[in-house]
Amino acid sequence: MLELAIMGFLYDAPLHGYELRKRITALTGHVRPVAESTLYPAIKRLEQAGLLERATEPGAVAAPRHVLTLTDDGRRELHRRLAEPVQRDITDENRWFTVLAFLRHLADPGAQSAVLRRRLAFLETPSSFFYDGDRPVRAEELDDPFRRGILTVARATTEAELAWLRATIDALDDAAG
Amino acid sequence: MLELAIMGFLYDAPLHGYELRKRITALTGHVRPVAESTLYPAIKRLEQAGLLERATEPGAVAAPRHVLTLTDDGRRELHRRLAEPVQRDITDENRWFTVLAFLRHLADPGAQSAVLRRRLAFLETPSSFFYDGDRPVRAEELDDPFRRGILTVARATTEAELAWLRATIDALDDAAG
DNA sequence: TTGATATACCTCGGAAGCGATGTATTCTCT
DNA sequence: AGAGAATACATCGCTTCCGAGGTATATCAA
Repeated sequence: MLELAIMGFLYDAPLHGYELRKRITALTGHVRPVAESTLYPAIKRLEQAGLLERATEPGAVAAPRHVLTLTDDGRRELHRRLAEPVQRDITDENRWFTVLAFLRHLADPGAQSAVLRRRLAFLETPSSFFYDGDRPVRAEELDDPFRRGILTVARATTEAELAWLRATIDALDDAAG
Repeated sequence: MLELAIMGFLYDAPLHGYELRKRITALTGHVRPVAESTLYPAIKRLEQAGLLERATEPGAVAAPRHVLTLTDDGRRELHRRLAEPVQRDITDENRWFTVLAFLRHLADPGAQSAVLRRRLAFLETPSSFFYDGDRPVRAEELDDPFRRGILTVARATTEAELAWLRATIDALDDAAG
């Protein structure tokens, strides 16, 4: 997920690590903060995999910067991860939001629509958080106010996302012809 | 998060690992599946920390079961983690839902209300996913339909949760007197 | 009788993440 | 002149998690 965000930001323009961190913090930091000790090893991993290159520049304000540029392999890898996300990127909201944040880099509306359809299929599959045996329990049946809250919030999220997904898939499919 | 779920389920009744896995899968499995190779080491960690005990029983159907029971220390630890969650348990929706799923074990309405207030404070803090410099960007301003989706869904979730939180906090504070 | 399925548990290697800590430089305020 | 904050990068040890694979028993259908 972090690697996806790094590649997604670098796709637009080369950045140095510190700036990258600020962008990632703005994107997901309030929900899931990114530690420097997570970011720098991730950059190193991507560099060793040949997905990005670093060039040292004198620091504009302080210490020297390592400006990171996505390689052609890196661009291909980003496209691959956006076009064929692993299932966890589809089901886990944090990961899914990261995919969405960069899905525009997948220029083809048909490919974008296909990714949204996977999320749609996941949300349309009946599922619950709580079961009485095999039977899913509805919010109204629960005595526990906290578990009721989980179901209430999840339902509101799902409904809003389904509406958005259906409208956006339609628009993309119109654009794809 | 996983440890919290294990302790939360065992708080009600002793269970063996396989049954525990089914319950955790029902709770969060569709969003974030739990691998056996994650569950069993977690059980071992909790056992070594003295938070649960295991007793071997002949298997009802197949291989022998290890029935897990929460110790007094385990009950205290669960209370501690529910009453004073780390900040990530408050901000990360997956973790927060796990806290909510077992918050009823914290018998005191005042303590429950205090935890909900922390989530309320987090949701009331203005934050966005996208910024133009320091200024948060609203959904309507975005050309990117995918980023617009993120903001649309996040807003619906936040509004539903705020309404539920305020109503539930009021009810708890009435109960606490 | 053979194979599939469900039950039930476990280990290993590696990936990924985090808190704590360290090292420099430059700018700004007092 | 000195302190503090911001910039900029990095390592270390630890925990958590996952995929792949392994072991064994019981049930049931072909």
